[in-house]
Amino acid sequence: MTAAERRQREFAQREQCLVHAALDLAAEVGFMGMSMADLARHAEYATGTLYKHFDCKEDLLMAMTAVGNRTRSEMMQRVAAWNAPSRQKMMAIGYSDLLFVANHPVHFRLEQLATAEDVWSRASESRRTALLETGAPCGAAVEAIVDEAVAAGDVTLRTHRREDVALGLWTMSMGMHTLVHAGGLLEFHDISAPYGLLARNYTLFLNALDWQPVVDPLDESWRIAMRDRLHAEVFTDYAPPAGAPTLTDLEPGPHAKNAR
Amino acid sequence: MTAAERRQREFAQREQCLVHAALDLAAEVGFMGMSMADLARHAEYATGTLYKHFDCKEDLLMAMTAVGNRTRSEMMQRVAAWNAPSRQKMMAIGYSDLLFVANHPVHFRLEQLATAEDVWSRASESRRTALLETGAPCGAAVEAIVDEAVAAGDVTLRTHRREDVALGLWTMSMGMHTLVHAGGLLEFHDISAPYGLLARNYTLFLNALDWQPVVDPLDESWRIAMRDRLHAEVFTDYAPPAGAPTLTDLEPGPHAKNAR
DNA sequence: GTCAAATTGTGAATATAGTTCACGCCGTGA
DNA sequence: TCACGGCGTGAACTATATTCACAATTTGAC
Repeated sequence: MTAAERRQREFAQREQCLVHAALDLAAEVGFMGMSMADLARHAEYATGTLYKHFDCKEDLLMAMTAVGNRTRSEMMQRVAAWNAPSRQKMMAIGYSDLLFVANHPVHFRLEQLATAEDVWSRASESRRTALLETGAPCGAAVEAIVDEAVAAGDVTLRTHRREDVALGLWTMSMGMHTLVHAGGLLEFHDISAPYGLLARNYTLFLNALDWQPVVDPLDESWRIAMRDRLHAEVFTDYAPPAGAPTLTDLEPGPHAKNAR
Repeated sequence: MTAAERRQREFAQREQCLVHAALDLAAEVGFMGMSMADLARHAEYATGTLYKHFDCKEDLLMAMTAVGNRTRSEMMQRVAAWNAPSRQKMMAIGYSDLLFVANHPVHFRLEQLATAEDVWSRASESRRTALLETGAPCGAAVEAIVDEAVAAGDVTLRTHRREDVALGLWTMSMGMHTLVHAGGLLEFHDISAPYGLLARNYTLFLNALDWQPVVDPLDESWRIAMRDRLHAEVFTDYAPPAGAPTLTDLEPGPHAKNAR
């Protein structure tokens, strides 16, 4: 049954092509602005072929989102494997998330849509769990760092379990991205440099857990040093944001404010 | 020109009817599951009439979301006007948000969809700013509490501006709601009692700002006392969650996990 | 009270896009 | 070489957002 296996492999390969073609298209016109017929044409397949892979458009969205998730997971696993003090590694987790979103601006749009309950519930169970699984390594990476820190005596968990620490940081990042991406919202509330604030909040949170060494939230030099080492030793393939000297520089790029 | 004014008033009234009919429908089938024709039938108007009010379905979504936002704003304004120590008021802000989402389960779904960049960018500028404006009082209420605390000497802002404090709490809540509402995600990551964790994180954050009185995050009795006073004096019209003794009780209700 | 003009509501028609399916092509194994 | 079976196809189907020409209704003047 070698032939059948080959067919199966080719089928999986084609799915990758389709998903990447979809990502290309979505980068231009957004997921909602992209039709299945458009995608079929773009990928040079028939519309019916799409439905051999994805039961519905929402299933396609899950698959598209999974691609970005895998990249993010890979980045965080690199951070977890980094040889550095636990506190630096933990901050690097937050930084890597920012770096990821900055370098893959399309992904967050998709993720946001995918996790919106109304959309999420329209996707098939299997696609949803597949997506969840791509995110699991992120959690695992963070939890590994927590364990390491506990073992090293850098922190003693009183109020939080390992998962709770990961989730605490996750909510801050997720919430901030959400608000940043609602174009005009931050300007309306007179907020600038949201990601600089996020960095300070990460610091505050870790300080509150009494994670050693405690860092002054206003001391940007600590974060700059961490970032530079990180780019030198881990993210050599990602250019550090040019010019600006602080974490604050990873600010949101221009995004659709007046579309329509 | 009295007649014209009356027409205008009636027009605005009808818009309210339409929006509320839409909210009714969305509560049953979700926003994506609801068609404009469905809504027209449900509201007993012609489909064309809907488009006299809303340029597109996304504009309708903004209007629907605004309704919930106004309720939330009103709740937070009540908290701001509450006669209590600043730290209790600040925790009450977080609690009121939970209470709001628990009592208006439809709203968060809509809000999530509305603020998703892909949807947000499809709505008209005017509807978007109208929506932003309904959220402004929330920010104002929080900032008023911060100012009051500074004036009372309960906190000294070193690292954060007033807006930053509000935003910090906002991101935590927003992020947590988002993750809670992606059905299956928390179970997958082995998290239970997410809102209990949120309460602890609020406490940690305020402690990190050195907001007096500093509270032990594990001390639930403090939060229970706050909650009971709040229900007795401010949210007399909202039943306190029955049974369970902690903030943890405001856990997510059952939501669509296996829809389709 | 009546009438012409203007404004507003209507729902059938249009356009678009997600989804399905009967058909025919092509690789497969004999 | 050929019959078979699975797979890709794209035209057809269905659903739904959006528009528009027309009908109904209101308006303000005579």
